Amino acid sequence: MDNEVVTLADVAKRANVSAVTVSNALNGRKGVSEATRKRILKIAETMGYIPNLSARSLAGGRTNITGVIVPFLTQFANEIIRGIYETLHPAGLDLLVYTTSDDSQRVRQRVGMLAQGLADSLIVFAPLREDRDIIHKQTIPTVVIDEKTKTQEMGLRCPTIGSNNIDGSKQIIDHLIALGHTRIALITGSVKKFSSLERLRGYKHALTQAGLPVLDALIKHGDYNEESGYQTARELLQLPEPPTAICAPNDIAALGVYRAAADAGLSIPEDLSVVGYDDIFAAKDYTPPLTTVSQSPFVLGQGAARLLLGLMHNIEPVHQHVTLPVELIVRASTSTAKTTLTGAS
Amino acid sequence: MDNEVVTLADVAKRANVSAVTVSNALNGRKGVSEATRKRILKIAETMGYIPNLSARSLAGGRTNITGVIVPFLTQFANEIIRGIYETLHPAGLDLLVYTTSDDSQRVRQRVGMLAQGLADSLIVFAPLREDRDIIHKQTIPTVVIDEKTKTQEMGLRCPTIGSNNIDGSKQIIDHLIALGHTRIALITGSVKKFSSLERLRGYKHALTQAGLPVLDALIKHGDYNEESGYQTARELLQLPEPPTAICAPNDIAALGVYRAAADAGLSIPEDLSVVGYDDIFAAKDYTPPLTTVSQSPFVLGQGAARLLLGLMHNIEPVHQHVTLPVELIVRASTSTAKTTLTGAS
DNA sequence: TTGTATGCGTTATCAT
DNA sequence: ATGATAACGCATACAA
Repeated sequence: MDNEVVTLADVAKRANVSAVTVSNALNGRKGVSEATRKRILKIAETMGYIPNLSARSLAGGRTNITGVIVPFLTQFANEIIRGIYETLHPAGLDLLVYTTSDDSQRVRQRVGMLAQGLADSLIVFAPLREDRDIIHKQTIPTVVIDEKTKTQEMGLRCPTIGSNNIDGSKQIIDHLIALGHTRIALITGSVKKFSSLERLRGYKHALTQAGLPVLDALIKHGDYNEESGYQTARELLQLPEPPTAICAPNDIAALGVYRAAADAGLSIPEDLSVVGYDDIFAAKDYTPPLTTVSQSPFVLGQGAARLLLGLMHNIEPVHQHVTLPVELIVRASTSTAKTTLTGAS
Repeated sequence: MDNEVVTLADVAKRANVSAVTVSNALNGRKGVSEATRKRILKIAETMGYIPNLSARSLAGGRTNITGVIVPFLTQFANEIIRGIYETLHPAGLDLLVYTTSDDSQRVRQRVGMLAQGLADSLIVFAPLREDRDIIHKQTIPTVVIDEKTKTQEMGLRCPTIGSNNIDGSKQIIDHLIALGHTRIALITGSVKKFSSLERLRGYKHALTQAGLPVLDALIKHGDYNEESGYQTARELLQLPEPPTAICAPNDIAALGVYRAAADAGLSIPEDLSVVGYDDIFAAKDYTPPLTTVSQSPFVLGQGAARLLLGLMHNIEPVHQHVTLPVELIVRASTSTAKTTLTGAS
């Protein structure tokens, strides 16, 4: 039957040569006469030979697989992957996508698995800070997305790419300040992430620069989902002196803030301004449409892939870190601050 | 250094047992006393052992990887993948996503690669008709998305899942007929795809049922991109008796139809009604917003994954084919047909 | 230019 | 309950 798997040896036997010669011929290595190469190619073709990736990998060969590690398959991550794919695919590289759920142990496991031969290059998105070591220790070409590192520090050596979180955060705060807000709350993302720290930095910087105090009570650590946005916003709105504006860690969490505001009988943006992050597709369809920061995940992915190709081809020194610009998208969820504000009952 | 890769043998030596025992212990196979198992687990943990997937695969073990084959990483495909992922991930399965560009040879190649051990199950999306044979011949659990097959036919044995293309197409035509259209053009997708044939069938059926003639001149074979939509629509609009409505194979191609209409000085929907397919995020933001058929790719992915899990667990006979319902979304790109219509100059 | 021998890390088979 | 041995299919190093 035709369910038989054809191996190098099979082709070799049929061609009256050794398996090595077949391997060399098929992989375009030198040491094979043009005549035999063509003959072998044809035979392999007709026999339906397909290389066994596992075997090739185990024997130390290339798999042409790029491992992609992402915490969650969100829409944002999907766009990044598309960007990576569009760039890597023409180069003949396939993607092996692993998700890790912000679980350090899982990250280490997956990175290890991939690096043991299954993949011969790696792109990691939004790693936890604690996973820096393992990632930057890889010997296969590796690029990290979203992390901004000082070269040489801690022996970090993978190129990194990210969008300008500090500036994104700063633009948000500047915008709110311009609208007259002085009590601006920030819900951070996971404190284990670089992006969260950077945005916090931008927040503080913008406030300080405007001569406004940085109030610890207005800084809450949250997460990237709706529920977290809701809970955190609730707490903020119950403060004796609640904020007049709340910045969520992403657009999903901003939805939770919307809900908390509704619960408290506050309308957006009259009583409370809300800002998100990412500018996901749905953000413009929120009620009211969400003011947010747009960072293009597709471009991020493309950039990462280009860095990787540079690494793999060992071209001249690759940029150690690329920062992409972000853009503040002002919509209807922010407006001038009320001059007088009484706490939610 | 810690860059050393730890293998089964390393763990075995450290634990004073054989590699086999370590393997058995780690994989929860029986034949290991509880005491030694715990001891081995701890040692493997501290040594940072990570199994080598390639080796495992080569030796005939499970990889817990589900191969996903999709022609292109479109937004639609991404949503399918998310659906698959959300269902398979809790089951401990990871995804290896391969794209194949509607290239039959590539499909065969990738399917073969995966089935040779790298993956131990398979989900194929929107295969070409000519690739039926290879796909349905797989010995590992395999599910096909978008193809509706008669069981037993041609020895097809993989469960399949798809949305109701015939009905989707029929709903479109019925809608247009109700608006008074009689000259309704259809741009089909690739004739190599099952979905195209099914939609064509729905189109013909709806027309016939309404007592309208099926005109070959109004049926054009196209592709899924904007340019194809543009070119095909151009041809249609240059007919001596042009259609009053055009159905595109998807929402992207519909954009091309919009452009062709603009070129011809026709406004939508006054002079020409246009219908898309898929209801991608952007469709509601087209000018005018696009009437289209919504099929949930996420649900499609979920369904496929569930079928797969059923296969893998060898539970009772799995449904051979699942058909998901579709929904016509009426927006502003369709309206009543003009009673008199003169060809575009 | 071609072939032989060896090993990659794991699992299955068959012992003990 | 545990271990020795032989595969799996390929690539590398070295020999002819």
